[in-house]
Amino acid sequence: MHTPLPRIRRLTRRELPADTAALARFLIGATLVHDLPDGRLSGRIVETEAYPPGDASGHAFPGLTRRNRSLFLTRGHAYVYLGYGLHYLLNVASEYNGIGAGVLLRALEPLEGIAAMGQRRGTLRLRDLARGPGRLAQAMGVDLSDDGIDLTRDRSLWLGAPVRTAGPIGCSVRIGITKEVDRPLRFFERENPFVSGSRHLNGQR
DNA sequence: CGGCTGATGATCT
DNA sequence: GATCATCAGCCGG
Repeated sequence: MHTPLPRIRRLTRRELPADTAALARFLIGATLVHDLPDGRLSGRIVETEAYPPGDASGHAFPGLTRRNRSLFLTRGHAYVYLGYGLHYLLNVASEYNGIGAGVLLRALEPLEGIAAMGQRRGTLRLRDLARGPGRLAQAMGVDLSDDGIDLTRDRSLWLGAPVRTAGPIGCSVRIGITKEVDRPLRFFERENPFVSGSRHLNGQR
């Protein structure tokens, strides 16, 4: 019923910048794919946040625990946790094995499986499918069972190369944190309607 | 549009 | 027992 997208090329680990902020910026425009028995869900990554090593707002800051262990894996692994008892949040671990850091995926522009995403989200509004990290995980069918998987190797949930070149990339402070609140570590595709956050934040370069 | 608030559970101290 | 990298719904301007 729709024109299929060109085959999406998988990203390899060596393509992923090790540096957390560089990875967050690199992932803008890349694709997140979830291949499920019922079909494919995919979207363009349009908003990310970096939580670099030693950042007091990062989940790895207190040191290695059972919950945050995936953040200490090498770059390209998934760190999924339950926030506020209600929403799953998906991160891509960054840096090297043993270093706790990652990139939070905050919003997607839906590409494939839009009807299925709508069912998972319980809404028909395209713009509300994956705008915000909790919505993103719900739309993409990501939950705790995906914690720790290798997004450069997994058959089901993986990262793909961009299907379309990203437009100008903006940068702002991060959303929803109470420590290190002034660091400009949030990245987004400017003027993309699927980006979350206030108009004020999204006007930043 | 901006601001507030309750819901809800895994994890850690 | 406290703490959340959130969301939806509701309110007022």
